[in-house]
Amino acid sequence: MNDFLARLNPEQLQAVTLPRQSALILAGAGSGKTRVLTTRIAYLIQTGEVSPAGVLAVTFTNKAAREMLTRLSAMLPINTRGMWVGTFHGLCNRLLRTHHRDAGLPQLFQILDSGDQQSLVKRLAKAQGVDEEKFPPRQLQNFINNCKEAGLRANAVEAGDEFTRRMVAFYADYDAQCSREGVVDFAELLLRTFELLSRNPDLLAHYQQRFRYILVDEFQDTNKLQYRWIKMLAGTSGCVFAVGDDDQSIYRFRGAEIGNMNELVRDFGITDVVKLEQNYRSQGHILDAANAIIAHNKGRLGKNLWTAEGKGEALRIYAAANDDEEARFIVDEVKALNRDGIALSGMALLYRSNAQSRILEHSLFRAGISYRVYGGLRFFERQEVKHALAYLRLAGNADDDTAFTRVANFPPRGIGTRSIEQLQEAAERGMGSLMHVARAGIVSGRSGASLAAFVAVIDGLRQSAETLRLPELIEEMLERSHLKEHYGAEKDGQDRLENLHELINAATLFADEFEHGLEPAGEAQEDVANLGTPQQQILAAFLSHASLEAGEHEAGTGEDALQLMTVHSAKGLEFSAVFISGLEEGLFPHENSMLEDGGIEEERRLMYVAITRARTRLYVSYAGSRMLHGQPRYGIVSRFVEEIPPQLCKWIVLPERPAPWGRTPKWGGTESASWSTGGGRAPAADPDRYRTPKRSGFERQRPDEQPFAVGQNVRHEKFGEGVVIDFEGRGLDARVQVRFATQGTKWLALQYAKLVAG
DNA sequence: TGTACTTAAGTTTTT
DNA sequence: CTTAAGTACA
Repeated sequence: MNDFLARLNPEQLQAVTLPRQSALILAGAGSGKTRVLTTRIAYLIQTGEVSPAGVLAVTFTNKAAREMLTRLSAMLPINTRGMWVGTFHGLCNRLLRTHHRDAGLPQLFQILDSGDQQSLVKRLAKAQGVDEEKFPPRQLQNFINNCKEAGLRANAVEAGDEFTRRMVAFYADYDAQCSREGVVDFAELLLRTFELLSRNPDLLAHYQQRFRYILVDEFQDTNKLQYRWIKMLAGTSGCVFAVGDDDQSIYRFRGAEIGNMNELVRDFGITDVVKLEQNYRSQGHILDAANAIIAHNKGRLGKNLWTAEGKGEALRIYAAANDDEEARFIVDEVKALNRDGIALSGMALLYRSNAQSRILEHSLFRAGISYRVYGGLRFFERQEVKHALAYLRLAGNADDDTAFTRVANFPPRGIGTRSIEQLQEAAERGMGSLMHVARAGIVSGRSGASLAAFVAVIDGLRQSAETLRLPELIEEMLERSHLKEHYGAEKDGQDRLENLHELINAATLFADEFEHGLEPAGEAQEDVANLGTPQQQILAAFLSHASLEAGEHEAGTGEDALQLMTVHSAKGLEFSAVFISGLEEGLFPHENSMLEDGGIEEERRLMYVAITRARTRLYVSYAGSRMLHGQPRYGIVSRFVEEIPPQLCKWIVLPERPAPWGRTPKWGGTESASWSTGGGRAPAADPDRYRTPKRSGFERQRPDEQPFAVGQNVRHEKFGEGVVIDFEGRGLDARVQVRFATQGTKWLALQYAKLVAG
């Protein structure tokens, strides 16, 4: 029977077959974490220890949840649809839909994504006359989310100073506004569920009895609230099986607490932690590099990956003169690897921040290499799609002010800022929604008529929403709202129209699956079973789907394409060849992380994650200068490159190219070329092209290395010709003093001033 | 009121 | 370099 146990190694087997007790599995990268998790569930079900309905499995991403379900149905002849396997947010949504009354939410409450949340914060801040200089919306948003993720309502936050007090007051107003509108943000889904269960002992007892086994994926990424949530559901009799890797904790910025691992061990009396250290993914040199780098972190739970496979190839390190060179190098190498038989889809190009993808994309596009960017603008986040969704949201819940302000005057229909302001003032006085006061007809004249027309459109849609099938409802909405007409007339509106058609397609698919009870929509069926008409149910489910899963399943997966993504979104994936680009101080590790304590360690874990994505080939590159916001920035090699033991690496040396500022760079090209980019050879297959130069050639940039020397003639866009007479600082802080012919003497920050050698 | 233009500003990672 | 916000004008 248990043939799926046969393939496990001793540690994996131990974890899977643990007796009924809470456990922490410390699973290194590539050690078969998902396999252990799913096999554990299959094992428990097959041995009759628990029924499928008694399992609660939580992940962080929709992809991980889907993966788990797929593997489970391959292992067991059961219908996985009724199982509670999903993301924290998805499962909370499910609970809140089922118990919306107890949770104090309207039937068709809607979910704000972070964009929606930010516009609500902005709108509210403006209405209250909050000083945007002192309280940037972004900061207010973060404050609110941080509080919620710590499980704190506004009345529970300790405000020591006036500044915090103001933020807390805003937090309270924000929450009040959300409940008036009947919307919840991401963090609210969790907090609200937590409160729902802690306030209803009967309900809690019901779920505690139901979920005999709780399994948590990526446990190191749980925040305080999620941990309390797990602990509460487990109760005194529950059994938690947590799988995680402290070395891969990279989400502290959104509240993840590595400390939860120790908490778990303490709270649940876990005596021994099972460690999975055998790696089935990467070859030896790659693993050695990962181990060496992560060893610089302190306070680790301790783990060393090993592989039964050979050492494999050395890491390739490339020091480019600038970002263009770096991109060109990657393009050449990708081509060569592809000629050698590695599929493009088996290669990944990783970067620290999304901004870096543009130049890489540019080079790839020019070279005719097909590529796919993950995590860019997702389908449901495109503006035309958001506009369309806003109409649908209003059709489901007219009190959704965020949706109202988004489309009241889009397409333009003569409702100006003044009218909206009037509505907002009235809404604030009467504590009603914008739609509510709009109906009252307080705006007079031409604008009033426009507003009435808008209200009529929404009312019409609301009626249609009761009976029409989702795709037809969207068709009608596109007509009545004039969105179709508007984008049809816009000069580059064709793409947008196509996306709107795509939305109809998505809706058709979703509605079909929902009606036939198929995955993934079928899973949501239970969530909304006690609401409104069948068509309203589908609408609500579709809108949740759009917020919670903003288009992960994007098309194009069938095509063979190079995979571009941030290191964060690469977590959990693996590739034959991996390129990690932009290994410069300030970029990776990111400068913002250097201020926070523990920031560098988190960046190092990020690097660890990046390295362990690779199976056989790993490239690490950095650039001496990089265009950022249209200005060159001069970088020095990342400490992480220097933490890789030199014997694991080969440095790639390319011919010299002229530097953009007209002087010989100290970057790359200090030795003669061992190959030429123009050469017709397949470089990746040619061992001669790699040299291992003396380390000294790649030391960090020295403080006296400035792009401009004293005495040099320069030109500034506004100030004209001048001569450099002094400089101070380096890197991002570098400033030069320039005496201009006509404008006197000025200090200029190199980071900002457009200074050209002249 | 809406549009077309200018200017300023900002840029980590995401369910 | 892109995007957002602000201003002038029709």
